[in-house]
Amino acid sequence: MYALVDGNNFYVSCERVFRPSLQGRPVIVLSNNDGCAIARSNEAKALGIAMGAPWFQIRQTLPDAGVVALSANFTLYGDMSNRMMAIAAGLGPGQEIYSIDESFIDMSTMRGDLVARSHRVRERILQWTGIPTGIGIGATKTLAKLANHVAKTADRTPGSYPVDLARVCNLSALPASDLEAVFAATALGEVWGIGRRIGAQLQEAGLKSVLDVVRLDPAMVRGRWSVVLERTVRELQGQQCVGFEDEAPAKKEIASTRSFGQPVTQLADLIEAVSQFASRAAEKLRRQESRAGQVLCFIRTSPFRRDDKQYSRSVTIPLRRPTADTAALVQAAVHGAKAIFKPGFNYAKAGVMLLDLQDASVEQQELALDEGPPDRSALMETMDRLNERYGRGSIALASTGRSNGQRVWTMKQSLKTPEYTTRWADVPRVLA
DNA sequence: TCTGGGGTCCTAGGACCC
DNA sequence: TCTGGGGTCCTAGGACCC
Repeated sequence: MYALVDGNNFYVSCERVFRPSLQGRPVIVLSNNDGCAIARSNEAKALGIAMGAPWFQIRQTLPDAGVVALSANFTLYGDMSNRMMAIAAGLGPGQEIYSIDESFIDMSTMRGDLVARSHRVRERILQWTGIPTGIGIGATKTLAKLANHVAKTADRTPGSYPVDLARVCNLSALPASDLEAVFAATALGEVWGIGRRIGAQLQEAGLKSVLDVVRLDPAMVRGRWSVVLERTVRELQGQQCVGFEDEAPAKKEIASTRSFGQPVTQLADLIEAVSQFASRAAEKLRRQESRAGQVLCFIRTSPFRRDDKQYSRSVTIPLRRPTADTAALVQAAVHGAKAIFKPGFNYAKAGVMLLDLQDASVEQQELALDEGPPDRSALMETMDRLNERYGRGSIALASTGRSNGQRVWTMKQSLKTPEYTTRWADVPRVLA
């Protein structure tokens, strides 16, 4: 038995905690570069603003709707997430943090009224953080996800589901006939694991609701579609196929990529950006105590600028030895950027990915035929500590270009709110 | 006329998630 | 003018082995 605790319109809810005047208004949070909508309040959804809709188009089509757009403030969301997760953990003995606003709680050993307990935890999250949540309970993670969808939809849209399923919904407590009614009232695209492509294929085969999917024969699904979809069907039927992970497993690849605030044409600027991305990725790499065996660097133009000549290339650089040294990783990434750069293009995006990750505690011994690389692990640790203490970027490699004046490649964030909970200068003041 | 059987590893691409 | 970032898993096909 699992519960899924999920923040409603999470980024928007975080912003509303500190700006109550945004309650009841259509609010959206924009991706980096203020590009497209990545979170929408219920009011914004009601206006028909789609997930991923470009902000400049929303502005054109809805000039008078009073839509409030905000630049993404991930520092704030991350901090609010930590607070929410800490309280949600009180719901049961095990917690798997699945994303910034979702965690699964293992309730398999719990007795008593799970719904009443969930309502209490939900109220506590709301009171202590200001974030409204929905809680779904089911026999498998896929069913808990579905229950969560029911809980949120019933809360937001009266008449969509029975009112007593709003906010907290336990599917495994429903009589069979009620469960079938819920399945029949839910579009199959709402199921965790059924995306656009597979959803369209299922509809083409004549299926419409979750109930149609639940009734499929898993063996047939495996033959006609895939083992992945088979697992989803089995999970919907109550058979656990997706494991519960208390502890987050180490990442197998780590990326840092960005779109630029304006087109970049010069190699020198690209080198700055790639140095910055490699440095950031290296920080993440050291935090999980891994080393990278390969570095991938890519650059590309914007496919949306139809009139521009297009170019997109990546290169993977194998490293002589796996490393977590920022200088070595930046060097490899810059080497790659130089190799694939071609003049005469408007570059819109670049990125660095660290691949072939391995645990730092495991080291392949070799014959000492050369001196080996200098050990700068103490320097890296000091760098990380300084940046943690005094803020990201306090100390950095010179090739990231900070002393060089203007970075032309940095992103646009013209609508950003303060870091209310993580910067002393930004802490809100309460006037008596 | 007629060309085996069984296996591993790697990569690219597709699909999904938030 | 203006379109995000960061992941995972699975499969097919090629290269290679004996």
